[in-house]
Amino acid sequence: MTTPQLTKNQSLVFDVLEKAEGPLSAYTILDKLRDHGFRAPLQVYRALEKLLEYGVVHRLESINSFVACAHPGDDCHSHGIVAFAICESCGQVMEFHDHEVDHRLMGWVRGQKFKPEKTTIEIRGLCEACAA
Amino acid sequence: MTTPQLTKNQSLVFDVLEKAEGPLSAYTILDKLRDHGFRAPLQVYRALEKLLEYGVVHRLESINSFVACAHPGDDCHSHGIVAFAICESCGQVMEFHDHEVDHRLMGWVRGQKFKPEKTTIEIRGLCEACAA
DNA sequence: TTGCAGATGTTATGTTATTACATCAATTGC
DNA sequence: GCAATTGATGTAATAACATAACATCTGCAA
Ligand SMILES: [Zn+2]
Ligand SMILES: [Zn+2]
Ligand SMILES: [Zn+2]
Ligand SMILES: [Zn+2]
Repeated sequence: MTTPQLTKNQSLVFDVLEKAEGPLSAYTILDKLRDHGFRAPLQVYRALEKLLEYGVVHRLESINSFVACAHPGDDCHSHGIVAFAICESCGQVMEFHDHEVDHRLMGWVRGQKFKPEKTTIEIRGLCEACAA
Repeated sequence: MTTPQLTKNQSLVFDVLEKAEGPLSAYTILDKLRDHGFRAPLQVYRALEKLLEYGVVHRLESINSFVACAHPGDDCHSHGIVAFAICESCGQVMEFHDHEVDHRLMGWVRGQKFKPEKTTIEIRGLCEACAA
């Protein structure tokens, strides 16, 4: 997916996510953008919808939050599964791809005649700093 | 985890999930149990909390729903990662384990000095019947 | 019997996400 | 130019998901 020019709201939301230390909820993003004229959740959700579509932002299902992609420009996203390690203490997120994991999962679903659309892999735990 | 005797509310919630065709949201469970005296969400959430702890129910993070374990008595759960394939059309859920996937993911996080606590793998798509 | 722990009941509130409808701006075809 | 279309935006209301706070009850052990 090639990323088109972002609109004003999309840029604002994306900038907030890029500058953030970790994942943010839609309502946290909303609060950070009130000074820029944001008033309603929908302004955030609509921007996020596009940013997710363009692949520049990921949604973390297990914590209802959003994070800027850590590998911008990496076309792995278009044909591979992304996995996340999320620190439950500091919120830091690590993002990675593994073709072997991808292979195993896709092999299994194919055997079940299941047609995959979207896969979520999220590992919650403690990062090195927080586990110490 | 050995499952202790379930309390009244836990049994009611578990029975609803076992008899269901697919995953249910907490509020759907609540509605199904109003005839049995359930009045508030917390009655459901408290029962679910225990059932999740005992490993007899799983939470599907990507659809905010809960499903009875498809492999009761299988102690794989205590040391392995569970993955789900969720049909977005009919709601059917398939549950499986794969030690190779487990290995790869855990190998990667160990390399990052990340201490994993809970892992979510959920594949949304279409089951064989619905994809036809 | 008293004290405790675990389960339950109830109300209120907090958090996340969507529906419905109006308006605005840029583009296209006439 | 000007209507028609399309995509983006603004706003209010509501739906859906989850937890906090506090009271009560029940079984059991000291
Ligand atoms: Zn990414
Ligand atoms: Zn951390
Ligand atoms: Zn299971
Ligand atoms: Zn199906």
